[in-house]
Amino acid sequence: MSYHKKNLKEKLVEVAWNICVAESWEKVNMREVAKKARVSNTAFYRHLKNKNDLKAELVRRGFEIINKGKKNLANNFSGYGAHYIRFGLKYPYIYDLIFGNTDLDISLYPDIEVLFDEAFDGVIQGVKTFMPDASDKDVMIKAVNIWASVHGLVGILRRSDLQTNKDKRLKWIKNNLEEYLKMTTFK
Amino acid sequence: MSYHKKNLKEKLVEVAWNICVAESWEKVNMREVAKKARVSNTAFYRHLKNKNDLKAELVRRGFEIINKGKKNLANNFSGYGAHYIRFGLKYPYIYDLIFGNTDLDISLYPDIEVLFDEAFDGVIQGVKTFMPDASDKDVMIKAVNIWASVHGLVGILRRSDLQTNKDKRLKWIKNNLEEYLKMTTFK
DNA sequence: AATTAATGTTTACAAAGTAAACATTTTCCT
DNA sequence: AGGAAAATGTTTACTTTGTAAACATTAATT
Repeated sequence: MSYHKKNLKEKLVEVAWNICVAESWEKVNMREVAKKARVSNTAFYRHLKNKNDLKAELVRRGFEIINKGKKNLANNFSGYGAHYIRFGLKYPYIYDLIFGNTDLDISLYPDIEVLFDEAFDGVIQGVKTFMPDASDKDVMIKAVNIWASVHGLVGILRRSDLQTNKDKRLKWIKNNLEEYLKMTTFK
Repeated sequence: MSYHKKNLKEKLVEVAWNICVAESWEKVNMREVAKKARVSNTAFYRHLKNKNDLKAELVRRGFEIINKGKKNLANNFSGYGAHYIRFGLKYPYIYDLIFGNTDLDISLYPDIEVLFDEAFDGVIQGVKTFMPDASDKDVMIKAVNIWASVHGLVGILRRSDLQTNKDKRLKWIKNNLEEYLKMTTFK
């Protein structure tokens, strides 16, 4: 039992991230996180206020990955959408944390609110590149529609994984994300 | 303390529903539910196996409301969409329960899987009414796209409630759901 | 009426979040 | 360098919550 690890906070968040990715947030508990970080049950509380703050950390990490898709928006907008969808399918439980519930009171974490806005701004920028002359209102409507389509698609595709006899055509969509997006929303 | 209430199960589910609607599932705890039903802490377990079963009951109740929107699909498809969206905005925490997470292991509740399929079938039927000659694949693609758009829109509009300075144009969408839907997805 | 099933209650425990007091290490100031 | 103060870990302990087990009462069945 050596006192004073370096970057214990990082370590704890990392451990929690791994548990959440593999087994969902419900399975993340402080004692287990502490054990895997080889530290006492409550060491955590020297670094974060409470478990909800830990959740916020995972949300921030998730956004880091999501926002990487924003490179090259102008000529690869559907790539951003596909990137977002793949994130949702690869990290479903993180995705749940970010978009799935309202339990995490966002107003407590203003920086996270900013991350949301940044992600959405990516959509707005993308829309403008192929609707350069549209009014702000029309851009907003299209952006909402695209964001909704992409976000909603994640829900459908995820569920199609869970369910047994889901239509095989969903598999086509999943394996041809960009084509599907161009065909439906990105136009 | 009178033994043997009639319909205690109904009562417990009702109480849990009310708590969940008002304060989210996280605030639903067995002792509080029992207290509000004026019954001992564990009476619940004579009627349902565990708390997850209670969650499943709330999901079923939610679907009852959602599926009421399926009347009159042929000539009021956008009404179905608007109904769905209004459900999501009126019962956000129930909506979370249904669509927001994957914690509730659906394969444990086959009847709920059926409810999902029924709701989605409504979309397929609706699409067929205005794309009568489309192939099954195209119908499916359009249906997924519409469902995604509608589902995703709920997420955006809900969040726009939570956040402070959200674009006012979202308010327009919220107050003109059917028009928005016709304009974007239902065409 | 007697047995059995159904349904409530009481008691009790285990898991999990976290507060508080204590211990050790590091930092920083003179 | 020496010692106070801050930072960071640990131990202990309390509370909340889900739920199992044993017991009590009422309802159903024969």
